[in-house]
Amino acid sequence: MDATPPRHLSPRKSPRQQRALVTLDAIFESTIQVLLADGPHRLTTTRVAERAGVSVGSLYQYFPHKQALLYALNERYLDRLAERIETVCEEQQGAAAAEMIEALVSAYWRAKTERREVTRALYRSAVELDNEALLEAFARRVDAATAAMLASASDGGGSDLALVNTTLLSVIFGTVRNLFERNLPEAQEANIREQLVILCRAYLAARTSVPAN
Amino acid sequence: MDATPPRHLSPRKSPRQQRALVTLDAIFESTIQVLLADGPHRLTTTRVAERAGVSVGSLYQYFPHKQALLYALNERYLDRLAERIETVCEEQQGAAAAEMIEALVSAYWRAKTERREVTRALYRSAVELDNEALLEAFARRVDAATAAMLASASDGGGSDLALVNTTLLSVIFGTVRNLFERNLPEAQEANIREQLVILCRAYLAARTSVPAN
Amino acid sequence: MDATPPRHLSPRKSPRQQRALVTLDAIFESTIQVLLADGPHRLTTTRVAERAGVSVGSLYQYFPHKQALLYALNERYLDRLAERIETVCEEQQGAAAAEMIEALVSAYWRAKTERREVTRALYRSAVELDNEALLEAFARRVDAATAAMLASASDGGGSDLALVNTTLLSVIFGTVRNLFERNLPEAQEANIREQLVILCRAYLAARTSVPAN
Amino acid sequence: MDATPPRHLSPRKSPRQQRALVTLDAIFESTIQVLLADGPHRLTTTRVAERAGVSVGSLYQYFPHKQALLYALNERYLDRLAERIETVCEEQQGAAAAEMIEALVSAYWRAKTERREVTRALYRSAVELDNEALLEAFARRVDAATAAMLASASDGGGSDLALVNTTLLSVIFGTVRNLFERNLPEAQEANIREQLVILCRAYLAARTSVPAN
DNA sequence: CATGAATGAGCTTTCATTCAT
DNA sequence: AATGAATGAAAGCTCATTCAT
Repeated sequence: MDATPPRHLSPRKSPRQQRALVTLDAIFESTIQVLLADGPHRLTTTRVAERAGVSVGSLYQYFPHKQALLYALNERYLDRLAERIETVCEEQQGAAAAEMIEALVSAYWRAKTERREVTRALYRSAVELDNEALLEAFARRVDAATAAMLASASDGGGSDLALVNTTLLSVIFGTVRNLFERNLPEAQEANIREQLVILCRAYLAARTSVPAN
Repeated sequence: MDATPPRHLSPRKSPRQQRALVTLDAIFESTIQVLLADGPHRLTTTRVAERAGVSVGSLYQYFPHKQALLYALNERYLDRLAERIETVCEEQQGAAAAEMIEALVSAYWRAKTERREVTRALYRSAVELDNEALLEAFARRVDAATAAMLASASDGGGSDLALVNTTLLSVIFGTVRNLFERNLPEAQEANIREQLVILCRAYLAARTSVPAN
Repeated sequence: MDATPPRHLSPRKSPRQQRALVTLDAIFESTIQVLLADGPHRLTTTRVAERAGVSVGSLYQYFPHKQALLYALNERYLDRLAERIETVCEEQQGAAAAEMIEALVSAYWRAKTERREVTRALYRSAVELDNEALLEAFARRVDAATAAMLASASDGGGSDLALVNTTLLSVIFGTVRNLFERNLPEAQEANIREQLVILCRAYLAARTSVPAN
Repeated sequence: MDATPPRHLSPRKSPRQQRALVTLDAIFESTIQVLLADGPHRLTTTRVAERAGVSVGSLYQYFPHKQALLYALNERYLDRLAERIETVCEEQQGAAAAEMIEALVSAYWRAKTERREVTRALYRSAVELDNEALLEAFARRVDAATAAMLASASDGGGSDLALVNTTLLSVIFGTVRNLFERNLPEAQEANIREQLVILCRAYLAARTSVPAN
């Protein structure tokens, strides 16, 4: 994330050597694995280190404490997620708004469901964390990307684009999370995902045709 | 909730004496207070008991373990929330769909924001918990209520009402949660809340005018 | 037992009424049941009371504390055991020594194995207890009974009857306990029991024929 | 013992560093001390650690739980005991049976009475434990050693040596335990110990002269 | 530097016992 | 007398973190 993390949550050292980078990756992956296998309250630094194939001591070379590890993990995850969304947004420059919506929902959904359990694990890991700042930075970054995309829509954007854009993001992100929390049969889930696109399009259409709200 | 809780999460005994009822209420309220003041990972049974003005032992008379306490708290909360929604749904019987939406969003929003911090606390407490069953029961109950309401709409409901209904709920609940996670300025939050209504109405309208989807 | 129990271990009141006697019996039986079902470290006063169909409060009417309950239980058990041995000893007055041995081992064995699990439970319950005095009183009582029996043997007793008698008791009681601790196949257990009789007889015979040791 | 302990009772890790070995030894010795000083139901992990001069945490580095500690302690004790008996048995190869008996009883008695209170403590600790398997392994090991010894007796062994052997062990072990449970005056105890040898010899003699049982 | 043994505060849970009703 | 809710000391055990090796 571009949000500079609060001082006390920063990783201890930025790894400059190759070996360090590999270790760091191993730690992150191990964290996710432990989260998946043991749940968030069984997530211990010892277990993470063990699974990563390093000693606890080493783990503490990279992160001053557990919170910093989780923070960094979330940061990394959100960073990649934001990147993917930005890419889609750039690809959709100048397309029709309806297609943009489909592309956006599609990309977000895919990113979240590719490794469903990982997503779930990260949702959960976040609770132990004061990650509001992280989420806010993510939101702003995505907001900017989608706003630029929508502004370039071939069929215009209507008035108050900023509000519409932010609303759409809240709706999409919120709905997807809601679907994650219920364990609906796959078919029904797919149906709702489809409806989500219809719904966003209907909203956009309504806003475009009645610019004055 | 009407979903009987899993065996291991059931409360230990239902209080029959007056003082027991008082104790139980004190424990629930105290749990919320501790959740608010100290956050979910500082929530200890000792602290809860202390703040409730009872001994730990008493807490364990009513709940076999910490999880059961949190489970019961969520159950209670969701129960009351469902009740409120059901009431609104009954009041709106026969109204216009657009008004129904406004009433529904309004009621849900009010319920969640009356005691913002409590809501936030409960969202967080839920993570330590296997409350999928609880949420599912809640969802089904609300689903039934809103489905009945929408079916009675004076301006008809279009086809595939069940899917539309479930989608609306996921969107509304999800969006509200998303707003809770970001800490937007109040004005912006209010704006988005308003857009949410517009969006749902647009969706409904789109679905009604194109019955065959 | 005739050993007056240490002051602090005495039951609180000697029940004079019929009802009280029934309750007391229920408590004792319940104690054994809990011991069997849950093991000695799951034996709680609450559980005992519950299973006996009385309230904890009532249990404490009869016993000033848990130890007293266990003490009384062991006392009762040893009392009955001693009684049975005494009966056998009286019946064997004047018989041949070899038959006495058989009768003694037989009676003791039967008493212990009639309700194997109960025996085991009581062996275990004793550990929480300072029951040396109880055991000593039991030993003395049995010692007296068997000594009198052996003295009346039709084929004489040899010299140093007291020592021989005490030795026999230690050997018999000890061996039986040992068999209880190992879980030998029944057939083998029966064989050893049989050998025990042979062994005691051989000892007696040796002592009788070589009076001066 | 050579019987691999049940999974849940295995020690957590075998110490590889020197200081770890010291810690482990301190814990074992401390356990015995606490057992002696406070009795088995005052034996707490905290107390053991404290007396060993280490933290509770350290104790739990080596043992997954209290039971495992007690199990390991008993295992160690029985292991050493078995070793001593095996040594004696080897030394007695080819001797006269009567001397074997004396040597066996003597060795066992010495091992048990060298540190009487420790023996008593271990007898008691065992009750909180599911150590049947341990005892069985010990019994089998000793059984093999004494059987081999007896088979080599210069004066022959009679028929059914296996049964005779097992019987002797049950009698010796059981009787010694019984003596431990009563608190007889030392002189009397010594006398009975002596009788025990006589008794075992008489049994052996009887069995040898009547080979067909 | 990496290691992993050691730490100990702090958590959850139990249970003998009391005492207001 | 009988009840059982309440008590709270004390137990077993965990885990983030440190630091001697």
